[in-house]
Amino acid sequence: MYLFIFVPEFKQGDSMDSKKIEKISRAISDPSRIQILQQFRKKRECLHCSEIHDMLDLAQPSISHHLKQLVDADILLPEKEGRNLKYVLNKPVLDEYIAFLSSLQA
Amino acid sequence: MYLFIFVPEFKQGDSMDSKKIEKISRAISDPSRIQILQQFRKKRECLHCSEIHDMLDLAQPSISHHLKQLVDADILLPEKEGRNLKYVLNKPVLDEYIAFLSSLQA
DNA sequence: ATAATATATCGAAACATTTGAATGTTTAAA
DNA sequence: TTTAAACATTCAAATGTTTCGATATATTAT
Repeated sequence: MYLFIFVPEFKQGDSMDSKKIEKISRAISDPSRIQILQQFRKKRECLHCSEIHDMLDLAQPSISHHLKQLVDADILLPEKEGRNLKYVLNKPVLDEYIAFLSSLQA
Repeated sequence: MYLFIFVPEFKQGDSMDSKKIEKISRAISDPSRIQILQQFRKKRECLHCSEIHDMLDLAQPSISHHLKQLVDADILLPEKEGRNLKYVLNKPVLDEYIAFLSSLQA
């Protein structure tokens, strides 16, 4: 599969800066957060906070913490719906992260 | 700018398990280790331990520690050359990791 | 064998992350 | 406007990570 992606202000040598790569990697480096991300394979559009609470045997503040990591890393985009929250994958950022990884290889 | 990048197919059969995704992500989530990986964009083939020592202002045990993280995560493959060590990128594993990431998106 | 070089391991200090109880904030319904 | 539900923040304990000095191991040259 090939991806034809637009990368704003891509400069040869540094696509995403290292700090952002670090933050994204760290966000993905946790079992609960990986489980959250994997739900997007089943449920393509968005995830509601309550669904995440159902699937992760963790207290509410812990889930809030994990979602914050993913949002701060810009992998998930939060959307308010009244007093509920839903999240969508930030595909451009994921693509940039993938582009960084593939740029390491010849 | 546009990037036309190859994204390996994600197959249900040989998908990486979450533990491995976690380990790889954690290995990448450090500034020094990202710097090591970025050297593969310049120097395509392999990296010698001594070059890493030169570019990372860290004590030798710290560098040894970081390289261990990358090797344990299976991102780098160590090759002994007498009393020296060199490292090559494990491209199949990087591809699997990329495949996992792209499988999250529709 | 001995010395020198390259790398690994141990141990401890400093620092960061994860977790949940308690509590705060925001929004909507009654 | 009181109440309830959804989510965030604070704090502290437990745990994990990073760093380096000291030391160990392995390889090669003398």
